[in-house]
Amino acid sequence: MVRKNEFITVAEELFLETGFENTSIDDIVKRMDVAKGLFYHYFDTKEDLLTAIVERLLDEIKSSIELAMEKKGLTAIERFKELTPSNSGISDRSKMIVSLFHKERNQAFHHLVEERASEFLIPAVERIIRQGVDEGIFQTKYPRETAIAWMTMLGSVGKSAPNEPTPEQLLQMNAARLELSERMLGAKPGTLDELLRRPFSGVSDKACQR
Amino acid sequence: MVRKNEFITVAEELFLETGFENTSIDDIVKRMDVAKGLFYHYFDTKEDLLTAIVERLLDEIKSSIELAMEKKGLTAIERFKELTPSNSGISDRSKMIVSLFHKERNQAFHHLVEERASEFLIPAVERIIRQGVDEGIFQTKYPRETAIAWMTMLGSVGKSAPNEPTPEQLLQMNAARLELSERMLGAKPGTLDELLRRPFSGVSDKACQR
Amino acid sequence: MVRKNEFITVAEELFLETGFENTSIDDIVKRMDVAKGLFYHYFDTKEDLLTAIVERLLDEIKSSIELAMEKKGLTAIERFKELTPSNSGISDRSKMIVSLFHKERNQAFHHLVEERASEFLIPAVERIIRQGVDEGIFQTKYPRETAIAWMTMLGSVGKSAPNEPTPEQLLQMNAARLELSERMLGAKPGTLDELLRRPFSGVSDKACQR
Amino acid sequence: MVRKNEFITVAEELFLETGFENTSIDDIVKRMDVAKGLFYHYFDTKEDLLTAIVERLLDEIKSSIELAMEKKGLTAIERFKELTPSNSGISDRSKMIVSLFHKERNQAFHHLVEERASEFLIPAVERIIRQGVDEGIFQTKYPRETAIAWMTMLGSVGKSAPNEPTPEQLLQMNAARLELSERMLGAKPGTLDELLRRPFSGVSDKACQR
DNA sequence: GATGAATGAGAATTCATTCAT
DNA sequence: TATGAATGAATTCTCATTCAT
Repeated sequence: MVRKNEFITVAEELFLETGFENTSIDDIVKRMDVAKGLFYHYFDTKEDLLTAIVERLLDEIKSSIELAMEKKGLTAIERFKELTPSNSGISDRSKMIVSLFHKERNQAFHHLVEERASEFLIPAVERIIRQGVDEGIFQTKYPRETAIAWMTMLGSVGKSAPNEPTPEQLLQMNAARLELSERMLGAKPGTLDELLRRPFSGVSDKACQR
Repeated sequence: MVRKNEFITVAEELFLETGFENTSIDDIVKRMDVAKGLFYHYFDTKEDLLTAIVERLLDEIKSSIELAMEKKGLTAIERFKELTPSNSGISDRSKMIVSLFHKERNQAFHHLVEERASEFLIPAVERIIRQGVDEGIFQTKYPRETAIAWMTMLGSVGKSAPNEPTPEQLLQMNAARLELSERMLGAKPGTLDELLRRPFSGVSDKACQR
Repeated sequence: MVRKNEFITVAEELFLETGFENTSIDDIVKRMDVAKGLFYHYFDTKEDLLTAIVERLLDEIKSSIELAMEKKGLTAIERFKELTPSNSGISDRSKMIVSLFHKERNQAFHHLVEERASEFLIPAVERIIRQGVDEGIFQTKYPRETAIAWMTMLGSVGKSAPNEPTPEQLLQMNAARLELSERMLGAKPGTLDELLRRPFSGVSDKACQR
Repeated sequence: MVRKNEFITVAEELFLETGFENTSIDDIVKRMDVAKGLFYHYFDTKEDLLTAIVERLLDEIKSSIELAMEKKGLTAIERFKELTPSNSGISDRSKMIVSLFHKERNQAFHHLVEERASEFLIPAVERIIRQGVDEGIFQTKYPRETAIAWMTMLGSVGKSAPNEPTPEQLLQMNAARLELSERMLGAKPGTLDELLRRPFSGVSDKACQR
């Protein structure tokens, strides 16, 4: 089981680096320094491995989301902060899920994850938006659509800057994200200040550049 | 030249259907019913073909964008309508470029197009936003970031509905797009009504479903 | 390792028979009756195989030359005899190296071997010539040039006779080789009698005919 | 006919540069800037072209050799000088024949030429050696074998020096060639001085280096 | 659990050659 | 003479997968 997980970990790295199609079983076993046969001891096909990666990733996201959503007595803003990777117990690796949302590097992987992750993340965001509407800090008639559009926006803004953005450009980008977030969620200016001070940044900016 | 274009057309179809990596030269020549050698009469490598596809696509987009941007005396809203595929003379095929913006089905293709298309589309959108700000109908301090975030949003909202959306869901989606657009651009409610009545829809919804 | 060596052996045969360019991987695996993939299990490219052949060949030559050169107390003539394939422990296959010296059947192979073999063989011959000069049986001011010219001559003379030489022609050739050798090395007539009685003959004549 | 000859000239260049196998018909027509079809208007196959090159080359050598051999009243030494490319009317291009003798760059070409050139060159050299023996300046019992060995030696000595030989090395090489030549032909020291002062050098040294 | 030899289908690419115009 | 589109077999190389040990 520990060995199987090692395969998943290494393959995840490689798939992310090079893409699913461009990573061969040979690449994987070479990096692990084991024989090729061992791979087929644990997995039936290459596709099978992809599924396993996604499954594990989703489990992590799912449970960390559930953890954040189950906490009692949080405001919508606090709950968002709870969802934010750096605050939540979400593992470092699965932070990448958000970045994957905008990674065009590889088909199969991205496709699968995006499809499945929406099942958890988007509904959670949608629920928090509804909560915020109830609390009166957000205002929108379309929480579902806003959820997905907002998540997407957070990633896309990072693409407006060059690969090596200057500090000023980073500030500008964050300010834009803040303004756009408040507008999309229908929040009063300043409401999201604290949430987006350095919001999703470790993730979205560096990761989304490429 | 006509034959070379046929290659580009057929390959574009196949790459979009199956992805670049999953389409073999054999697939292409089989669909065209020519010998494999003919492919290499016109192209040096498979990569070369991809470049040719993108080049042709970009030419179409570029010229249709230029056409729309050069018209005199248009308001920002009118200019957006001019950019809209259904209104402009842009060919049906190159409408797909917008959808490609959010198509993660295939790396190389998407990557190339996105990178290059941004050179034309995003700056054009940014310019129109600035014009709108000058005209007083839009209001934002971040036209650049808003341009990219807005374009992205238009595509992403389509993912909130299932593959075969009901008429009600389509209406809902459009309404959400309208509200989000007005908010992002800082426009008064109703301002974009006419623009987004059925706007970009042929493109983003069907095309983005996959 | 045994299988890899089998590849080297079979490829060596085929390359010598047909030439490097005219031998396909298919030819090799067909003669070995294995799958094509196995070839690439052991070698990265066809070029890689060529290198391996040459490497193995050179190792054999090198060690057999070193063996001959390290023996103590031999006269120059004795040392030449020691170098002679038929006398030394040099494997049958690598005898061909001398013949390769004049085999123009194929570029890459010949080129590589010639270039690398000179590093060992020519210097050894040069050293022995110098020793012979010291011993007073040879006489030349140009041991280096004589070494290479002599080696070349031994091979080239074989080409003076037709493909299927009569015994008389063989005798004539050997006599010519003897006279020319003694003249080139500056040795008294008869000095090399014993050395060239049947000298290098198995190699140069048959092998050089083609 | 002029066009056909152009093909032969260009192909000869390319075959010498890159080798027969590594030169494609495409390479040839591209350098001539004509259509591929034209090639097949003049030649049946690629092999056919090779034959034509060799034929033309041999015709040139043959006639220039015949010219040199038919002259009346020359001594052996004078006749050798007549054979020497720089002295004889042999065309610049066909000088290369001598160098080809030691060019390992390409199989088929070299093979063909060597085989056929021997028919003319070696017998001519042999005849001159016999004449020299009659004149008493040479002395050998094996004119035939000496002819081929001598021609080969002249080329091989060039390989004793590095690719960019110093003037001293060139002098040394020439001195070695002189000594070896006199010994092989059984000539008194100094006899060949004039002949080999700068003998075959333009050809053998530069050309044989590679 | 673990090894790595072995398979074989299929991919991209090359190239001599044909042929209608 | 001359063009260049078209062919298709051959070639190198890749890689997921199997299997005996």
